[in-house]
Amino acid sequence: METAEGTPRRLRALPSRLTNQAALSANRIVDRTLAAAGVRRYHYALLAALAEFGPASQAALGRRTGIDRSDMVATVNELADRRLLERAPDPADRRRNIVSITAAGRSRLTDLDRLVADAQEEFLAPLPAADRRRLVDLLTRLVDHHGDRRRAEPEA
Amino acid sequence: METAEGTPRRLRALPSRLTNQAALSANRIVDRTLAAAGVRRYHYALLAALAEFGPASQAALGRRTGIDRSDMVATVNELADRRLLERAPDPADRRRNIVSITAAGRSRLTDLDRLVADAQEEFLAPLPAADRRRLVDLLTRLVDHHGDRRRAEPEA
DNA sequence: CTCATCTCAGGCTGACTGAGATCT
DNA sequence: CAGATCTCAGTCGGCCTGAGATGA
Repeated sequence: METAEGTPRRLRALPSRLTNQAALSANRIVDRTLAAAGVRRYHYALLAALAEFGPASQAALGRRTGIDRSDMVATVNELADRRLLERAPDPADRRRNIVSITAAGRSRLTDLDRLVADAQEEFLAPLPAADRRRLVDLLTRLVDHHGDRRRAEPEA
Repeated sequence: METAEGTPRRLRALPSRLTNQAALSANRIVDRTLAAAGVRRYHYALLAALAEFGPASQAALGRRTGIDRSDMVATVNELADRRLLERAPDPADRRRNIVSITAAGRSRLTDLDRLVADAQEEFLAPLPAADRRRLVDLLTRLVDHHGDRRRAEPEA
C-alpha cells in the first residue's frame, strides 16, 4: 500500500497554493462553526456590515462585504426570512431597497462573534501571538495591493 | 453616489477572511495566467506530480496532489486527450491505471513553470523577499498543522 | 471477506456573467 | 441619453459523496 506520499516539489512551497490550502482549512473551520448556528459566512458578513454602518442599499452592502450583487439578493432573502434584517423600499430613491438589521439580528450577531472568534483560534492554533500579527500584516498588504476589486486592470 | 466604502471592522482583520481574500486574488491571477495556455490548476498539479515521481496510479496521484478521486478521472481524461499523458492498465495490478507523462507533457510543463512563476511574482508583488519567506513559513505551519486531510477530527 | 482502485452520477457552494426592468 | 439598482437565470470550477464493478 502507498500511504506516505509527498507533495510535488513544485507545489509544496508555491505561495498561491499555500494560501489556497490555508484558506481551505480556514473556511472549513469557519463554515463548520457557523453551520452549528445555522448560518453561512455571507450571513455573518452581511449582519456585520449592517450593524457597523447602519441601514444601507444592497449595492452598498455588496461593496462593503464583497458579496456579489447576484448573491446578495439570495442572502438578503434568507436573512429576511429569519427576521434578522428588514428590507424596505427607499422613499428617496425608488430603485433601492434599504436593508436594516433587526434586534434579533443584532442579538444573533453577538452570538456569531463568539463562534467566529473560536474558529479563528482553531485556525491559528499553531501560531503564537507574534506570528499571528505577522500573518495578518502580510496578508493585509497583499489584499490591499490587489484590491477587493474583481475587475482586472484596464492597463494595455 | 457611494464610492468609498469601508470593510466592516469585524471582517477587516479577520485572519480566516484575509486568508480567503488573498487566496481569491492568488487564484484569479494563477487561473488567468494558466488559461492563457489553455490549462487549469489541476492540470499543472497533475503534470508536476507525474514529472517528479514518475508513472503512478490515479489513486496515488490524488493523494499527492489533493485532487479528489472523482475529479481525477476527468482531469486525466482531459490531459490524455491532449496527449500530455498516457494511461495504461497496470499488468501487475489490473485494478489500476498507470498514468505517465509524455514528452509533450514534459515540454508543456516547462512552459507552465514559467507562467506559474510569473503569477507568483504578480501575487507577491508588494512583498520584499524576506516577507515572502516569512509568509511561506507561516502558511506552511498552518497547512501542516491542519493536514491536507479533508476529514474532521474524530475526537469527542 | 475485506480492502483498494477506477468510474459514473450526482450535489453543493462560492464566484461570476448577462440581461432585463426600473429608476435617477 | 448614461448610469445605478435590483432581480432572475444560468455558467463554471472546486470540493465532496455514494455506489457500483473489478480485482488483490
